[in-house]
Amino acid sequence: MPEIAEVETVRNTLKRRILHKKIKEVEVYYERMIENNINDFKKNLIGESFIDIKRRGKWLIFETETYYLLSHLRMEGKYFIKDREEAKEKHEHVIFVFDDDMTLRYADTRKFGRMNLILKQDLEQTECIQKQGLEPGDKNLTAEYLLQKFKSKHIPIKTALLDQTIISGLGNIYANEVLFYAKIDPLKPAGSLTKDECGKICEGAREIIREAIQMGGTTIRSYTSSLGVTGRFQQNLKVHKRDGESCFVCGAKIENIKVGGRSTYYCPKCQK
DNA sequence: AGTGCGACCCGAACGC
DNA sequence: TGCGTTCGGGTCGCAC
Repeated sequence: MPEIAEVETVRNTLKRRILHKKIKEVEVYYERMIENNINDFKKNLIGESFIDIKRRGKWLIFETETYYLLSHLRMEGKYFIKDREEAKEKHEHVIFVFDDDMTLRYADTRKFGRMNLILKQDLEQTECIQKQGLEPGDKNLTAEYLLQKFKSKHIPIKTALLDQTIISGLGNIYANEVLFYAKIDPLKPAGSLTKDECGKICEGAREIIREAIQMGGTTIRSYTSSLGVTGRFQQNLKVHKRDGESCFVCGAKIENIKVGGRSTYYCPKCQK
């Protein structure tokens, strides 16, 4: 499922393929995916071209002359580039047709992804963008920042790491990995973390995301006709989905528990 | 205000 | 090529 590194990889790859092509048609097969009025959405995009693709947290931001198209892949969203001739597949919900008859297709089995077309000047007031916290690579993401954000929070640190208003872009996988890196018990209340622990979280988020983006970049090159994103960072996972296996550091059995309803993997010996 | 939980989805995994 | 049930996962909205 797309996490920040995969979103970043999709961004980089799409940038090389779809910029400056004029949109001549927009097909929407699942209307609830679009936050806007469907007719406005289509009408406003037709005639525009994507001139850049940015990212904020897990949001992809397609820029045109007048608008930003915000796109969130949630768990299973994928973009494909195909010839117009190719038949529509079951889970392709939005298709952008360019004037060279290539298409950009958004596919999403779970239909959880969302798109929102906004005027460029409204970006900073748009709620989903406005409330994003600091990016893992932001130099302002410091132990002091986290200490301040976690202060008075009684929720488990694992849950706090999934809060996009604190650090933006971390999903379940990276939250698990970052806590293993920082050697922190996922159930520890966020407000009880020391400054050192917060520092470790900053460091872990920065390093793990940097590495994952690199691996995502490696994976995408193996795709020729499509941009389906699977990501190869799985190879680097230390705890996620490794329950019952041995910890690479101490050999103890990795455990799987539910924290805030989410699958949480950790080493009970390393993360105390 | 902070926190917890159901809803949104549907394919995969599971139970019998 | 068995079928019904459960689960997962990011985010929002609502209840407490």
